[in-house]
Amino acid sequence: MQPRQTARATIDQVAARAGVSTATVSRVLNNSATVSAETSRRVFEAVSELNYVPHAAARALASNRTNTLGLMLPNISNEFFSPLLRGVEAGTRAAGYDLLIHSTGDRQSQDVGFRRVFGDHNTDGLLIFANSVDEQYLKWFRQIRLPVVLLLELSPETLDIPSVLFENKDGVHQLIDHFVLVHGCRRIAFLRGPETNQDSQWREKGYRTALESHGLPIDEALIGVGNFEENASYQTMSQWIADGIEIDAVFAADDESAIGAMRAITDAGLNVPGDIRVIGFDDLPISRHLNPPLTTIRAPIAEAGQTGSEMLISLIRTGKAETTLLPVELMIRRSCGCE
Amino acid sequence: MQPRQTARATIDQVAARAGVSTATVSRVLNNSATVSAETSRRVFEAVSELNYVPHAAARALASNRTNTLGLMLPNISNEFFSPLLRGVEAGTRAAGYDLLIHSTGDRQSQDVGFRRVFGDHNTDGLLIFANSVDEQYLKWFRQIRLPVVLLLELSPETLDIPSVLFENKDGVHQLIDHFVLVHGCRRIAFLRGPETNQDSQWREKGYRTALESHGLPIDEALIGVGNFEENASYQTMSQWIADGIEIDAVFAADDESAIGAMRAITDAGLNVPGDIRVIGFDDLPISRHLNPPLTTIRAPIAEAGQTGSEMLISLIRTGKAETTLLPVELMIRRSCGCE
DNA sequence: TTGAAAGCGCTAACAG
DNA sequence: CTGTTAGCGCTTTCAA
Repeated sequence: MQPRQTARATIDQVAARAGVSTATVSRVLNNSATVSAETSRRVFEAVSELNYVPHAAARALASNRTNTLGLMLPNISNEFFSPLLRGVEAGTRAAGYDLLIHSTGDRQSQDVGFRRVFGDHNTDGLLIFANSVDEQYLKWFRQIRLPVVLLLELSPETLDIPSVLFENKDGVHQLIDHFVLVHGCRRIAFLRGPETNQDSQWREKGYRTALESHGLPIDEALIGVGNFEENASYQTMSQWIADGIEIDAVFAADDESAIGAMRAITDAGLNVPGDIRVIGFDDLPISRHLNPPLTTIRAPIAEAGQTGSEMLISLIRTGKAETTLLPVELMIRRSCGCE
Repeated sequence: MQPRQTARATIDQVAARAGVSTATVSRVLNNSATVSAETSRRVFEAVSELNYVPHAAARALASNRTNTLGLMLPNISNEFFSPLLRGVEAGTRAAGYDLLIHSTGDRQSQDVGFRRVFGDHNTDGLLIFANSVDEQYLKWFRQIRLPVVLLLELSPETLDIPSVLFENKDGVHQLIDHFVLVHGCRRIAFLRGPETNQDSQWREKGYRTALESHGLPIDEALIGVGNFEENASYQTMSQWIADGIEIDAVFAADDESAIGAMRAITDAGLNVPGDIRVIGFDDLPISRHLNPPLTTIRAPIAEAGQTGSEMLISLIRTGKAETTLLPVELMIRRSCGCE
């Protein structure tokens, strides 16, 4: 594993060619102090002639700044991820930072190697997606004063880390209002997500308070496992139908479980939305192509990424950043009975 | 923009605590020379007590190795992207490298800042996705001896850069064979992709040679613009129908244009596959949810990412890597008339 | 098997 | 406005 040969110009060569000191070259390139126009011109000339590009590592070592943001994700697979990254990239690049990506896989595999990657070394700060990092690491990051912003996850109380969140509860209220006020539903079932998932928790709370606000009773028999999975919700929905439980509408905690529910209804020989209305949450790219197209809540994922990176940069630069709630949008399509 | 305080242990502190020299600590941590078991133990102890994590930039500066791979993408938005990144990440991490991501946006915006990001500084090598980098930069990378692997793009002849490609032509042959041999089609239309896109070019070549191999004539009236877009192909397909052109089946150069074609057929009051059969290419996540589910070719995207990163690492370590062709798989569903 | 010491290429005081 | 110089934290000869 021999080191690559470096056929590359250094700051000294640029300085020599321009007839100035390395400090001046540095000043010109970083715009960190006023330099005479003529000197500056000569430096740029030398830079371009030599094809000079500063060495990032040397810079980082000397300045204690990497100009790089880290993004930690639980696993890089779901459809959620592409828009998120687009947003993060946009915010990151607009501010002149680079982006280092690290997927943590399952939590079990977080080890020392994991620290190496992001431990205050390769990055000036970390953007951490929900469920990708254990609290113990968050504490460690705090200890070494590594700026951190949480994405779609609330901070552990004791740490008070700024985060970007969706207005889940508000979104659910919009959905339930729509079911109740527009379609006159009364028996609205809920397919909940994983118990540990915060989004799911908020959505369940929203479901309960929304029903209450309409004076509807909460029937625990109408709350079942969806687990953010097509299959799990298929099972639950099929069981409900088999049990002959009366249901006007189903609110699935995410679009994947909505898909499962729709499939179960159809497979049972019933019709969506004729017999049972269905709504989801997330607005996956697939959702508008379903049959019928799924009414759901669109969460501005790309925006979350961008806002998160902007917050992180602010945190790095000023030490301040405020937790942000992003509004969600009701996408009315046909699975709820509209149109 | 003041530098962060670093409440962090350095190699000197570890050395002091373990009662050895910094060189020895380095040797233990890098496993770069034999060290007595006892000494080694003491070093690890000190490392763990001090919570020591090596400083990546210092390491890079001293060793001229960053342990980081760069990935360049044209834009981070399509559905293609998530599995690709998953694969790249897997290959990268398995070898102990980090991953730096950079989307180049449209080619116009490639400038000096762009060089800064990847110019042989932050990364030991580059994985470059099709259409994200101009040839001039490829030349420059060659000049500074930065290892590069191309993803889904053939190298400019003069540079001879190793690349990962799909067996596009073979895939097309499978599709056309299926149309001709299984469904007895004779008038098969083709919706081509963007002219500059290499995948599209290969697919068109495949279309032509496949027809020929079955002794079918190539009717240029049956070749139209799909542009890898839903709308463009909708237009073309609608026009064909309006013109009363006789068509048994449509081969769309990608799934998006297949979607457009299916919509056009349906909107014209015709049936897929009853009146016109449709097949696509790519197997997007959406495709199996379409109505009817789309018969298409699945390209192993994640595998391409993983293979690419493995090749790049081999290139970095040994200086060698061979261009790889990845096989594709025919996904038979209902839009071709099967089942 | 270990230590001493010379850089890696750059930034940031400090001086002038 | 510009130059000198001392590191940043680590790896890697060279000696021992």
